[in-house]
Amino acid sequence: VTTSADHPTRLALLDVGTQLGARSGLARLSINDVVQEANVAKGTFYVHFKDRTDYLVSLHRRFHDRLFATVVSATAGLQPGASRLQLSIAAYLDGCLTEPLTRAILFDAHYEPAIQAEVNRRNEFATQPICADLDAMGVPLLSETARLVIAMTVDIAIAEHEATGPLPLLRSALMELLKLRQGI
Amino acid sequence: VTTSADHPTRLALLDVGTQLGARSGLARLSINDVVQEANVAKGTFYVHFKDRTDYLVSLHRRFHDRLFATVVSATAGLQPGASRLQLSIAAYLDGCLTEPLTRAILFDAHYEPAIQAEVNRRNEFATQPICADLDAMGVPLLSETARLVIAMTVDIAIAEHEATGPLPLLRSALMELLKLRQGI
DNA sequence: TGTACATCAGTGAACGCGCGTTCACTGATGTAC
DNA sequence: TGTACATCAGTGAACGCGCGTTCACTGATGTAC
Repeated sequence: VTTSADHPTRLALLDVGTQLGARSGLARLSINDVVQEANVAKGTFYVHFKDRTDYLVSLHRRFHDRLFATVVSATAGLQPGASRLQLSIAAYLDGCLTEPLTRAILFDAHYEPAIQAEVNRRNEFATQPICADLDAMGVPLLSETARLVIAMTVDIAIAEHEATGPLPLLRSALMELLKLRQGI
Repeated sequence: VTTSADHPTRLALLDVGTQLGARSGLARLSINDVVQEANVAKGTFYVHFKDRTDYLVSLHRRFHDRLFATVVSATAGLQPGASRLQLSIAAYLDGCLTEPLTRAILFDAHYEPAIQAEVNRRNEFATQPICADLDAMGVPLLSETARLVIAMTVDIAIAEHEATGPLPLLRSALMELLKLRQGI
C-alpha cells in the first residue's frame, strides 16, 4: 500500500498538503481536498499512504528533516557554546520563514498519538545540542533551560511566520535573556 | 437562542465540555458527546448557545476569567517589579494545574477566527502588567521580552499539566533567566 | 379564585453534508521463455 | 521476435459514519384580568 519514498506522485501529494495545511491547519486538512488539488483520484492517495495519520506523520517528518538539515549545515564544525547556539537559533528561525507549514506544525495541537510521538522525537533531537551549548556557557539546569529556549524560539518562529518576515527586536530580546549568562 | 449566562443547564454544558475537551482537545469536542454526557437533548444545546463556535468561545472565556482572577488576587496591592512578576507566574502555573482544560486551551491551534480573536484579547491583557514589572526591573525591549516570558510560562504550564504536578526545576530555570536582569 | 394567554427551557427525530476508507478494475511497463 | 504472465501506479464509484444544525412541538411557570 505504500510506495517508494521519492515517488513523484507521493511527493506531489505532500507538496499539496504543505500548501493546503498552511492555510487551514493540519487538523482540518482533508484527503478530498488534497486529491482534488493534486488532480489524482482518491484511491491514488491510498496507493502512497497507509491512512491519513501516515500522511500527516510524513508531512511532519519532511518539515523537520528539511529544517534540521539547514541548522546542521549552518553550524557545521563549530564548537558548542554561545555563538553556536546563537547561529543555530538564527538558522532555525530563517528556515521556518521559508517553510509554509511552520505555523501548522508548531502551533497545531498533537492529540493523535502517532503525531505526538513524532513531535517528541523531534524535541529530544533538538534538546541534545542545545544542552551542549548551554553547558559550555556555564548555565545551570541544562535540560530545563534548553526546553525554555526551544519554547521561546518556537514562539518567535510563529510570530515571524504570521508577520511574514523576521522580527529583529523579538530575536534580540531572546539573545538578551541568554547573553547575560555568557558573561560578555 | 441564548439564555442568561448563569443558567444551570448552560453551566452544566460548559462543565461537561471542560471535562471532555480536556481528554481529546477542543477541536475534536463534538456536540453529540456533550449533550449525551450532560443528559440533555440535542436541541437543548442550541437553547443555550448560538452554535458550536459560541460554545467554544464560552469555554475559552471561562477558563481565562477564572485564571486571571486568581492571578489578580495573588498579586493584589503589590508594586510592579521582580517579585510581583515572580508571584504572578507562580499563581498562573498553580492555577493551570487545577484547570482541566489547560492543555486543550493553551496547546490547541486556533484556526477559527472567533477563537483566535479571543486568544489575542487574552494575550494583550496579560502583556500589560508584565511590561510594567519588566520596566521596573530595568529590562529593555519590554513588549518583546514580555512575549517570551508568556511563551515560557505557557510551555511550563503544559509540561506541568502533563506531569500532573509542579516541575520546580523548570520554574527555577525560568527564574534564573529572568533573575539576572534584576541585578540581584 | 378561575380562566386565558405569554414566556421559555427543553425535546428528539430528521436534514444534508463531508469525511476516511475500500475495492474491483484498468492499463502501461517489465520479465521469462 | 512473439507470446504469456507479473507487477504496480492509478481509478472512481460506493460504503457507512458522525457531524452541526433545524424545527415543530411539549409542558411547566408566570402574568393579566
